[in-house]
Amino acid sequence: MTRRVVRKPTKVVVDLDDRKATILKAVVVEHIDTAQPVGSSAVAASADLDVSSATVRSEMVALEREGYLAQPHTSAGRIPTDKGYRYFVDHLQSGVLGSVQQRQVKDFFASVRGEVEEVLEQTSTLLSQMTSYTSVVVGAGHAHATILSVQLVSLDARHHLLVTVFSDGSVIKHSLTPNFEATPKEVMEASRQLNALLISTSLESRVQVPSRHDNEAALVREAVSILHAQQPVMEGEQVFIGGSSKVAEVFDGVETVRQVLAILEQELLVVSLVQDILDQGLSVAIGSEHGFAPLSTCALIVAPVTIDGAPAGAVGLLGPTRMKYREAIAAAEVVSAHLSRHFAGVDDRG
Amino acid sequence: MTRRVVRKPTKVVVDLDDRKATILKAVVVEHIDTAQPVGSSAVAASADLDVSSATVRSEMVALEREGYLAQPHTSAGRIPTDKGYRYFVDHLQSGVLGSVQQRQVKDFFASVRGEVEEVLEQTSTLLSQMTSYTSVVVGAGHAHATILSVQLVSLDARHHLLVTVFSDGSVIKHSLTPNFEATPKEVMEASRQLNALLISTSLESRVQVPSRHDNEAALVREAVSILHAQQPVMEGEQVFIGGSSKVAEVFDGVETVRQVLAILEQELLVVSLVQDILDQGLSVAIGSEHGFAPLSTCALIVAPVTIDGAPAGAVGLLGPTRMKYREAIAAAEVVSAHLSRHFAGVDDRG
DNA sequence: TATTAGCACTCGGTAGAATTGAGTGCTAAT
DNA sequence: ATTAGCACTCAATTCTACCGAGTGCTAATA
Repeated sequence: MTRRVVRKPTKVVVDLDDRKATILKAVVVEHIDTAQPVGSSAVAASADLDVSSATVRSEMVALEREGYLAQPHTSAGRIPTDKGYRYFVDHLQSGVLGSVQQRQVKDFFASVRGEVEEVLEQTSTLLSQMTSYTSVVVGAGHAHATILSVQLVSLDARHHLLVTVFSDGSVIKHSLTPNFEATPKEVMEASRQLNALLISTSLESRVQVPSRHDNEAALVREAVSILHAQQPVMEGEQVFIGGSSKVAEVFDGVETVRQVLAILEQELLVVSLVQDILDQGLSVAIGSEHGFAPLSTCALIVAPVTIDGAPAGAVGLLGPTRMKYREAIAAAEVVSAHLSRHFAGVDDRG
Repeated sequence: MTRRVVRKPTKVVVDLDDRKATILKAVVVEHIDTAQPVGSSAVAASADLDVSSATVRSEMVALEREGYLAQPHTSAGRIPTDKGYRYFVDHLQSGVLGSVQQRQVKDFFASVRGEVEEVLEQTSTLLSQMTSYTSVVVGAGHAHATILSVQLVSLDARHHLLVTVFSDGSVIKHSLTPNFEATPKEVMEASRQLNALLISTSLESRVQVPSRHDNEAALVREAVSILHAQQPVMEGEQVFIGGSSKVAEVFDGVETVRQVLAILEQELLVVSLVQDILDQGLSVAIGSEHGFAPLSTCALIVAPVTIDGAPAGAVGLLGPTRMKYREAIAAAEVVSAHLSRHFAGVDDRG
């Protein structure tokens, strides 16, 4: 349940004094709740602060100067900047999940059945329903998995299917359409050779292919080259996006909605975004922190999924910068933890 | 390129006289273009009509009485009703696709490569880009396909993977986790038996399973029961939805957008909707014609995909009732035809 | 009889003006 | 250092007037 929090390296973040922090927190909390600019009197009324609104005001001026708050226009309240949210997320919020939701997750993972893909997909739906944000579940590719079995199956003399089973339980198929006709016997023989050649290698390792001129050898060569042509990293990444309709709920402005949806359609982009954030050790990327302009009004929460310590994917939540960080982060963490355990459980139960 | 058009059976549709038809057409065309109510003078100005706006008005009153047009409020122009659109689609529009787009489709199918799933997915994107509507591509399930190969692969003593290859080129996997440990030898033997048992059967046919008490028999029984537990129709249906961001472009009102997106998330629902419409022989379902209330502001265009005459799926386009029917229908038809040919081509090339 | 010009009428949309009120920044008193 | 007090700002709201697109009706016309 510990969260890795890495401060942006661009500038040393000076901790705010207690009162400023309290005020910032009040503004963030209120603004997340109401989506409105927050005024000094509202903050002053916020119980755990025994000062007048005037004092709050002068503190707000300071907070604005330091870049934590912004004013949409004179004579309006303040709204948090990305930096303000960042400070809030890093210092001002505790992340426990409501017990109802705790139970929901528990029940879900207690009852979930089926193939990995289905579990991931349903997890994605779960996350989205729990939080009312759009969720992203990324399953790692099988670049490092070793091959357990390769099989060549004929559809007809010229169309064959190469079915590869990996040690991580994934199965991929490729069609093989050589420009010659192969007899069932040749196909079987090729299949046998492929097995001998590839079993317990990974997609990254190169193997010696036969250089003979017969049909079997040709089939084997073609199969191997297809397999190794797989994109080393991206390919096989599985992405499940849940609750894209939430985009229309939590973002305002049709144009924003359209833009976010358009981005979600590009799954590769989403994956790389998630990976990027994980690489930086962040659990939350707020506004422009991920360096991707079209999503500058969004916050993206990610939590890694690991199997026996090794990275195996991630779960994420995408919402507006004024999202409910506490619940969302807690949900992402709990779900990712359960997911990790779920797969670990599946694996070591044998 | 002929389109099956079935009139709603609820009422006999009396053909409108020429002038009414022209007026209706003008209203529909104009309203599709501008999204605004259309006034009598605008219609009168519409070239191929040599009457005054007053005449148009009285005709409009008739058209409104007969249910083809509606008035948002007094002193506004008319907008088409679902019935109006239906008449338009059935009688008043010719469906040829622009040559630019013709070429686009041709080029696409000339260059598209890869597995069936990828082709369908990319087709979905193509359709959406061509039309700026959200597209739905449905690949039929493999209920009728026969099994070409079954293979049991061990992950460890208690976790095995059942990989089944079908004659339509699809591959599915199931995990098999018996409550006993099986030796590699037993697994191989079970795999052999499964092949003997299942090859060239379909998922619909029932087979005789061994009743012995050894591990192989147990594995075989479990594998067979898992396979046959597949939902006979739905399962294996593949749905590809392209351009969901278009929803935010073509529908107005955040709430509508949200609703439509929410529906698109339920893929099973979408599939059954498409199937329904195909069953009725419709190519376009307008407004409430499909009997699904939440989509009453939508029109859904579908075109079947066939392989050698047998239904193999469908392509669809989802837009607002005021969508550009001509382009959209033409696009759906051309793409479905190309898709049909594409797969036929793949199949009979051997 | 069908069409049309003319006209009164309707009513949503817009543009301005006035008003409101939440919220600010500043200052002087505590 | 804090705060009460106050003048000031400015988005949002309300109100009003009014414009004009569009209608339905009627009486004149071909």
